[in-house]
Amino acid sequence: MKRIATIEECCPPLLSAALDEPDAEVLASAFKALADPVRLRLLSLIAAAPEGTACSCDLEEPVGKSQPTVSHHLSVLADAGLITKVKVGRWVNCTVVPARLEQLRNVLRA
Amino acid sequence: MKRIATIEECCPPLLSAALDEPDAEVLASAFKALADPVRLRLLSLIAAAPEGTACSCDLEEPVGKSQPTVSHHLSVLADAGLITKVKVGRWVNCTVVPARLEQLRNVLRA
DNA sequence: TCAATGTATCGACAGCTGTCGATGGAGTCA
DNA sequence: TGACTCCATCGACAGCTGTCGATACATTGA
Repeated sequence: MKRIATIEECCPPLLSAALDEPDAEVLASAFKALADPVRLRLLSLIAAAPEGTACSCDLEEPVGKSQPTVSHHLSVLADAGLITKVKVGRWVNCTVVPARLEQLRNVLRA
Repeated sequence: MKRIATIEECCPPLLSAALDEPDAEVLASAFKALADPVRLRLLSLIAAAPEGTACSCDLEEPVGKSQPTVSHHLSVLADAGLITKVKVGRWVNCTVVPARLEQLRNVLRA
């Protein structure tokens, strides 16, 4: 659970001006979270779940990965601010953060 | 110079429905091209250049990487369809493809 | 033709990353 | 308390990736 890279504070649209190195690092780490097929499927599965929230245990079978692997990917998504993880009783509820996707969309704006 | 992944033919907005594995692979490879700070800087440098076009040789110094490394990254960007490379005489003109960024934006649409 | 220049490719290497089994912690329920 | 379940972490390993020096190719211009 590291800090969330603060894209909204750093990065103008990609094509509007030359990025400096620190901004490029922050942006790249955000896109890294989206650069894996398993994580993309997890994102869409969570979004498609009832109320946009899914339990981690219900995601292992659809993506066909082991429990540690799913846990790892969910942590990456959470660190990137793309989902939130809320512990409820003995399981964890994952919810997508649409605002975060919107921030990334703005960076790609022409 | 591999083929360009055809996002426009495959991928609905990420949050609209569960992605199947092949679509997730194509999408992930597209975001992989954006998941490196050097490549992001190259993209913005090219976009900021006069007429939106830059020679490869003018990019090495700003990003502070060797010629083979810059060549490698430019190939990755071109394979992802994010830039075009046109050989003119003894150098290569690189130009961003805004439509490609727009496609990726649509995938991130909420 | 020959030298100079811009690119691409090759080989190599370190570092990162995705993956899993094993293990341990935390919470629930009887 | 004790059994059970969900989850995170650890250790390990293979594969990918970014990087560079060396080299080869292609184009230009003398």
